[in-house]
Amino acid sequence: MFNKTLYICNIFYYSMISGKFAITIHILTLLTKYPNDYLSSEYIAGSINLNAVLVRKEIANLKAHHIVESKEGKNGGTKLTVDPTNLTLKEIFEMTFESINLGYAKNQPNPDCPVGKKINQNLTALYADMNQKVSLQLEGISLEDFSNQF
Amino acid sequence: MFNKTLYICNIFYYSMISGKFAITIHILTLLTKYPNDYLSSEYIAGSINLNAVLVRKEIANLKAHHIVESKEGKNGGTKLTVDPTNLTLKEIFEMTFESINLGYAKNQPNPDCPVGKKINQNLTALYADMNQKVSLQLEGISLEDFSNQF
DNA sequence: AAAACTGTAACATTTTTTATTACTCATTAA
DNA sequence: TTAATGAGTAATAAAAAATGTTACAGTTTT
Repeated sequence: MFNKTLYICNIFYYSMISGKFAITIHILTLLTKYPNDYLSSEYIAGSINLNAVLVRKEIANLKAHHIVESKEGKNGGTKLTVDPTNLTLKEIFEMTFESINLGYAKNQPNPDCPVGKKINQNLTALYADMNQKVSLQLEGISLEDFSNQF
Repeated sequence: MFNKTLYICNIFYYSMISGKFAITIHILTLLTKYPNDYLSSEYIAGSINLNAVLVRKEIANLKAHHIVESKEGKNGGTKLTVDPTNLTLKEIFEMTFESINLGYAKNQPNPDCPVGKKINQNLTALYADMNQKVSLQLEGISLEDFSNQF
């Protein structure tokens, strides 16, 4: 079904986080600022003002993409495994967002109507162009660039 | 509060529609295809496969922007008041979407953290650039262009 | 006057997102 | 060698957002 989000990228069984990109970039900015420390999910959560479990969930996603590593146990936490100069916002976008779009109507449109039959296909094409434009922009900004603004 | 949606554009008191853009463009495409008829909300709803009340709600928004007019009573309905050659997707986007963005974390971030203090400001700047790119794209497509794809 | 519309309020339901609690296992340091 | 701290994740609860339904007053046409 065209409008059903599947949450394929998630390690856990339950839902995605809608502020995923914002949260992830917040985490990564903190890790970039303190490259020599393992930051705990509790500490990170305190900066975002978010439940630590949700932070760990986003970190799990970053780990799956080999962007960070974690150390369990006392004094454990998470740190970057990549050079923030080489990681672009486009890659972060792709790890946290299916695609930019302006939405679809919830229900399957009427296939017997010439407009209903093709509306989603035409919207998808439009949104694909949008993604290309946005990707080009995000490709030009590294995590380092973003972090330097703070 | 930075993350509270206010629904300022809405005529009705209650919530916005998330598929607003898709629904609105569907409505407008139908009206463009049948420029001489007053289409009823029930008919339009049948193509979108959506409740007619929600269609009327989006039509109310279009009326507020003087894009369509409605006729009450028997054989009533809605038709375009503008030339679809002169209406761009950018204008439709602006009538139905606050802005393109990749989201914000739900809660106010920690103002005592250098990252928390500035994260939303920096995200907002990033998203503003995204909007500019997307607007440029949408500005180049008229409702007529879009409708001709069907 | 009946039928077919719009307009909108009130409320219900469903879906999505976020938060909480709880527990296992790993690691460190006293 | 144990207490403290932290990751990992399941299960569930709560909150928020989006969509759907019903109802009814008012309008216009036939």
